[in-house]
Amino acid sequence: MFKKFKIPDATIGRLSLYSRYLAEADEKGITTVSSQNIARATGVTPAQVRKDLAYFGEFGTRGVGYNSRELYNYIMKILGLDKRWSVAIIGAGNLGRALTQYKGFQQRGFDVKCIFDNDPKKIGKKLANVEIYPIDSLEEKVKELDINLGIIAVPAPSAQEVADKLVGAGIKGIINFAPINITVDGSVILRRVDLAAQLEYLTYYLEET
Amino acid sequence: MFKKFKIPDATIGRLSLYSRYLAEADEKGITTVSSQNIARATGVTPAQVRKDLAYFGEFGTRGVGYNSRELYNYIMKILGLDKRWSVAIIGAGNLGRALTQYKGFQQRGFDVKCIFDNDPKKIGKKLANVEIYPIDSLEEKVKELDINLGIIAVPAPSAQEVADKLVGAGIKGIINFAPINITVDGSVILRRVDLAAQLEYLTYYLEET
DNA sequence: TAGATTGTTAATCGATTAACAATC
DNA sequence: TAGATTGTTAATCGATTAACAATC
Repeated sequence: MFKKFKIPDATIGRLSLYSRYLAEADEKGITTVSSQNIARATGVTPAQVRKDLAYFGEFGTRGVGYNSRELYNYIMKILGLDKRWSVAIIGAGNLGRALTQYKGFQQRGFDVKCIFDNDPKKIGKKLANVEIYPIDSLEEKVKELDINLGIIAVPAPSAQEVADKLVGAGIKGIINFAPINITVDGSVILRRVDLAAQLEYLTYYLEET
Repeated sequence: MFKKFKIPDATIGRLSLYSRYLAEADEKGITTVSSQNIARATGVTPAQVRKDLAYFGEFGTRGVGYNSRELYNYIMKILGLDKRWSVAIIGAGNLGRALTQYKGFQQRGFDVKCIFDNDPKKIGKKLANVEIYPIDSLEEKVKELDINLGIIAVPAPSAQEVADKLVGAGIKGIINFAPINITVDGSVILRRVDLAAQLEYLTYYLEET
């Protein structure tokens, strides 16, 4: 796709928000939106909206605005969401189970195809119609089911090992929910989501009271 | 506490990571660590580590490094984690249930004290020993249980309404898991965590292949 | 045409990195 | 003392905001 130069990470996150607003607008029958409309709905500035979009092309009409549906389709294509993706979740604990059942993934084109865990009591069982396999079978299953993305939901001490297995199996994108820094080959996209750290951000600001 | 000027948001997130490494080091009996040790373990640069710490004071000894336990304690205090916090989760769906049971919160000092939902079938039941109350009783229960933080885990269309209720009940810190922009009074700290957007960040980079 | 709104350039702001004096 | 490592300042890099010409 048309990625001009280096795009700020934050831009990608905002595109995701824009797309949700555009879907909503389109559903409501609003065919044209301005950068100001988008900005107000998503909590950014109109200049920011235009700048973010400008990284990828010219999608609007001066003096008029953007066609909701058209811009939605463009953004979804930019984000790679014009097709569905297959996801493996590693770790069938509370978090892994919740992510498997989370409706928000399906809605955006992500299908959780398999779960991996080491607990013999869990293996063979199903969660929301998704089977739990032993971690040993990861490489095999990932290839068999043509998995694109991996979500690490195991405790911190096992996270690096699991990441290595995912990379070994050829997975190119990983989300790590374990609160630890892990490293992967440079060709693999890695993102860490630290849920407790999010709460700590709040307490940092509240702490002085 | 000693917050000199405006601290970058990213610094707060890194402090969280540093603290986990320091706890680990201290447990292993490593009494002294350098900015380089911390940096390597957490995936940042040594200069960044020193800069982050310098916002809050002088915690090290030139030529020597930092005392692991001491620095750990300082950082935990900076993050407001020298005391425990009471959390309410709104929405007893998959995500709300998982967050209630998530061990990572307890470990860092967050106690989920109550859950709120509108589904009569769920009200009165317990999840991991935490009772589910009707959303109507939010204000009352928040005050009764002295809740500090709220986690919004309801669908996007209800998120703003729930946020208003939380603010009305006097809650000062909110995490919003709904994939929508919500607004709150300026005195309330708000943070959005968009799980699907995290996956979209991966697909954005993988999409060109 | 007049009003509206984009796309883009320049100015500003903020965060990271590099370098080094201070000092153990 | 010599080697190591901090704390801090200056330089660099990157992202956001403001302004405005282009144009519907």
